[in-house]
Amino acid sequence: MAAPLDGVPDGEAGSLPEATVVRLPVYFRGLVELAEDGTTTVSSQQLAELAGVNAAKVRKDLSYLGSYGTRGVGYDVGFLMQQIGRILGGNEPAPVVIVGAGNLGKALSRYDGFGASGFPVVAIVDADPAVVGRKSAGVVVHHVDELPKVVKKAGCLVGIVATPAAAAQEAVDRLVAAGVRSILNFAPVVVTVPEGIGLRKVDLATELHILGYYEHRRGASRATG
Amino acid sequence: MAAPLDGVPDGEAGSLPEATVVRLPVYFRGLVELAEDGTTTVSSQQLAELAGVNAAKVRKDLSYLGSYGTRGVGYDVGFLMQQIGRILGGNEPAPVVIVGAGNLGKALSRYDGFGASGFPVVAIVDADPAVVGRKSAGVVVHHVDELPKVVKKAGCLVGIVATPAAAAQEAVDRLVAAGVRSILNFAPVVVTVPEGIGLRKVDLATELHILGYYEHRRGASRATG
DNA sequence: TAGATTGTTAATCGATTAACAATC
DNA sequence: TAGATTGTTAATCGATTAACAATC
Repeated sequence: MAAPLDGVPDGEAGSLPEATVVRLPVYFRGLVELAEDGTTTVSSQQLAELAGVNAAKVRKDLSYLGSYGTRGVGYDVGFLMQQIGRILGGNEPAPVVIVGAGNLGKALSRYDGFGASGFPVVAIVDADPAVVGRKSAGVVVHHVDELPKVVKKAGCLVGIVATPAAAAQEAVDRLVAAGVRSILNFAPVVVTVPEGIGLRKVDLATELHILGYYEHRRGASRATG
Repeated sequence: MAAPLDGVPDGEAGSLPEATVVRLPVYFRGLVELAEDGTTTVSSQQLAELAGVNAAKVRKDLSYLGSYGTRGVGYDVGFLMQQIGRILGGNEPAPVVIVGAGNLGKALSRYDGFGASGFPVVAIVDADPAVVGRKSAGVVVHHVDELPKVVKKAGCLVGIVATPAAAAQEAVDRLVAAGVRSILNFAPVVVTVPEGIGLRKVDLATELHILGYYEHRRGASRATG
């Protein structure tokens, strides 16, 4: 039943409760929003509200990662993003392509710590011709039809889905078709991949606000469930 | 934490474990397939394989509904569909519109017991102009653009999403826009509805094969989570 | 110091599972 | 009867939560 993450030091993320692993991307997304607002500190209560859970659960979950908070103060937003990013992404840098150049996609591409935590954003694609050619955080937006080319050229190992809900499944399908095998879904819908595709499914749960977390890193592929 | 179903006699479905409620539509879909094949009896082991769980779980889940199996034999497919359909649908008949006239949609519309269990299929819509105008189980397929008109005219209270995964979210959005407040999603993806829309969320979980089950019947609306 | 908030404990709860008696 | 399969029990497991000592 345990769902150890590839590329993460054992005895740390390898021993995270499955329910906690499921919530990490939810926290991460909340932290991205806070970072965008320039907020540098967050309490378990605030993060709980952003994630739609209670504060006790947040503290419990974060305690599995380590003692990263400060009593009487809270958690450092940037540091916490790094830690969670590190766990979600593993240690070795994995070039990221973001699908969707809307608000969320742009926020993710702008966030510096994202690259620092092992997710350098090297490409962005979008379906809207109006945004193709624009730059976000120094990266030119390409059309989604060019995804296979973009992925190959930039060596993207991870795809982040930052589309509206209705487009998320197609984004995933396109990423899979382009050979991407690690997908973080930040759209508010749970997506699926064909069985036998070799994606590792870490997370079966969902939330109204978010998510779905599929992970497969350079390793053996196993299916949960 | 309990998720009592509106329109279902208390002390029965009202006391079903949440994890069981989540799996009922999964079993239901498996039973639809069996019924299509003309299979009349199914063992917990067979149903478990169709649903992607283990046999003990199937027996445990079904035991919450009542003692509907026969030792040494198995479960009657049609009868089990009726029981599960009754629990999912409540007691009063709720006219159904099916979105998606593909294999699954047609199978659902054909299944007689569906109407018998309180879900008379009164309308079918599809996005493909090629199938519009055709009949399935005596019901004419309309174009999905006419959904609001169809829903109003036929008094549909329940929408069943039987589209490919990529189209499921839009189907849900259209159903919600058309005023449908009970949605059974049979597409292999979990869909979401805007917060505050008044849909009652019964199920947060998903599976690779299936689904998501949102329910709201003529009652107060509550949000889980 | 006083106030705030974390990190951890321990109790509780719900879900899963194997095993097997019941029984067709 | 013999074989098959259910329905239920009981043990186990993981997740949740409140509470509070630790500590900034």
